[in-house]
Amino acid sequence: MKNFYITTAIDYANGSPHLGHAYEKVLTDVIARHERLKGKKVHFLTGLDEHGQKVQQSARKADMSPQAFCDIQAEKFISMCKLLNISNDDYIRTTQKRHKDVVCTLLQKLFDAGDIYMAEYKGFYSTRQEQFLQERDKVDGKWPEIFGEIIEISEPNYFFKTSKYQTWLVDFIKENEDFIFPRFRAKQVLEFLKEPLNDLSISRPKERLEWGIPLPFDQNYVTYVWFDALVNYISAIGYGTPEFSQNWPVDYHVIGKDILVPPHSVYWTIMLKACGIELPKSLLVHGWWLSSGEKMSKSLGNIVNPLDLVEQFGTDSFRYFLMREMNVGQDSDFSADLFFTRYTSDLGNDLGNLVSRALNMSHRYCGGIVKAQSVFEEPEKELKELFNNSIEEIKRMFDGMQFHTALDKIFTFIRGINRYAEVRAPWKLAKSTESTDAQRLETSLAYMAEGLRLSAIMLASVMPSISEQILGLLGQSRLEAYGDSLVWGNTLEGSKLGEQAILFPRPQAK
RNA sequence: CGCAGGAUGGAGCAGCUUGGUAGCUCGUCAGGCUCAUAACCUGAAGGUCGUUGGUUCAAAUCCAGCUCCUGCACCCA
Repeated sequence: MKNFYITTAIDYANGSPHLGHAYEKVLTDVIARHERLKGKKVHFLTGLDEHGQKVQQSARKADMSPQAFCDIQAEKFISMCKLLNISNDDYIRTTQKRHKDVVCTLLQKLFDAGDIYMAEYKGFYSTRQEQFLQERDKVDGKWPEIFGEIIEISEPNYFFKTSKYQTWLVDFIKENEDFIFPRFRAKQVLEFLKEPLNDLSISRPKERLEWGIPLPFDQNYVTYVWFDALVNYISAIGYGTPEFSQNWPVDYHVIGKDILVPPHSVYWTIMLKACGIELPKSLLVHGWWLSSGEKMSKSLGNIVNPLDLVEQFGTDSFRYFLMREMNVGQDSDFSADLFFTRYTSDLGNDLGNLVSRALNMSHRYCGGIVKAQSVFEEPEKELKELFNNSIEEIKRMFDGMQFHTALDKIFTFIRGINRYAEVRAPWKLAKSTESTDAQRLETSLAYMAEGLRLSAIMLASVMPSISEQILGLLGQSRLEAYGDSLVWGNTLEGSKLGEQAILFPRPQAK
């Protein structure tokens, strides 16, 4: 059976990891983990885009070779993945041989098929910035000072016949409504495609850009940006080998809204089509984190460093916040206050405190052992029904990328357990001498434990470590796939509970 | 100009596809509880769902106009 294959966009080596990178990784990781828990075999790819002018420049500035520079950058991005507990199965770097080989294969294939041709590329070139300028770069009708000397040059370059596939692409997007998620994004693509498509310039002369993959049919040029970066999705899984079909077609390319049009929706789809490769099943397009309504960007300098929050509050708390707060596809505001509220209120007060009180009472009243669920009265019925009535919907929400509402629903259940504890009041039952109350006491603690077990499993894709920790405290050795484990039962009967634990410590009040 | 997204009690959001008593979290106020991370539970106050008009027995939800916010150069998820 084919694997569930999911990718993030690869990060550009000329930059440092920030919230945006972190979010995309976490989002993709949650989906990957969710699918694994559903029992699927998953292949999760992320990586680094290492070629290009910016990298070449940065490396020169730092007085090192581009490759050495990339190695340092790769280290940074990979350690962010580790910090965030990202479960990727592979990490591709575009300087790897396996990638370059596939890029060359595709280029040669399209060249042979006549889809790549040479033509004059005319434009204004800034020698200082080492880039072509556009009319829109002008300020008050003039090129700004920062570009230095501007010369008009005309040079031959290679082009890819994207225009040839425009009609096909429009039809394809119209016919495949699920190709782009959320759907409204497809409208933007179609809007873009109303204008005639220019053929894509895919090369740069080597004397200007040496840090790239040489064209197989003309060593004087290297390939430019998209023909390099996008190909990672197939080079990483062995395009051209028998293993390729184990993963391809990809189930989700998770990308930011900035690189939907035109790179993924237009260039990538056309490249695949032209090469006779099956198309991705879906592009999952997420929005941006804003800081009080403003985009977070390097130029604005308002980037929140995810590492800081992770260090202080833990990886899972951070992951929870990202998934709880962002409606996938929309933009969301980020603020430390918001984070703090979620952490304290949802995680600390509702969940953490519940674990703590449940364990404490179990030790105090039941010797730290989960007893039988021997009583079934109104409170038990209510709690069990709360679970049974929401579990299917929660699963559906996860499948439909509605993580924020799914988490809301899960925490409604967790609050339901707190309410149950209040109604049953085990601390009162413990004082009673009636034998039915003794049974109620045992049952109530068993119910709380069972509720927590189910909560932990439901939260597993978002908070893998916390989930495991809770299950451990409940005497479960490890996390099982959803299957039968996500059903109200009494699998915990006889389990020995762990010592009381503070899962989400309150930060010291200043 | 055009395109896209957004506008729902003090704050942040869900609901809008498939019209039918407006929901959640935080905050505020009052009460309860004492097992627990000054946590938990209950109740209350607070919204003419941006605006105008239309369709309908009925509209936050469908349709049209308008207003305001955000994005649509490079960088960037």
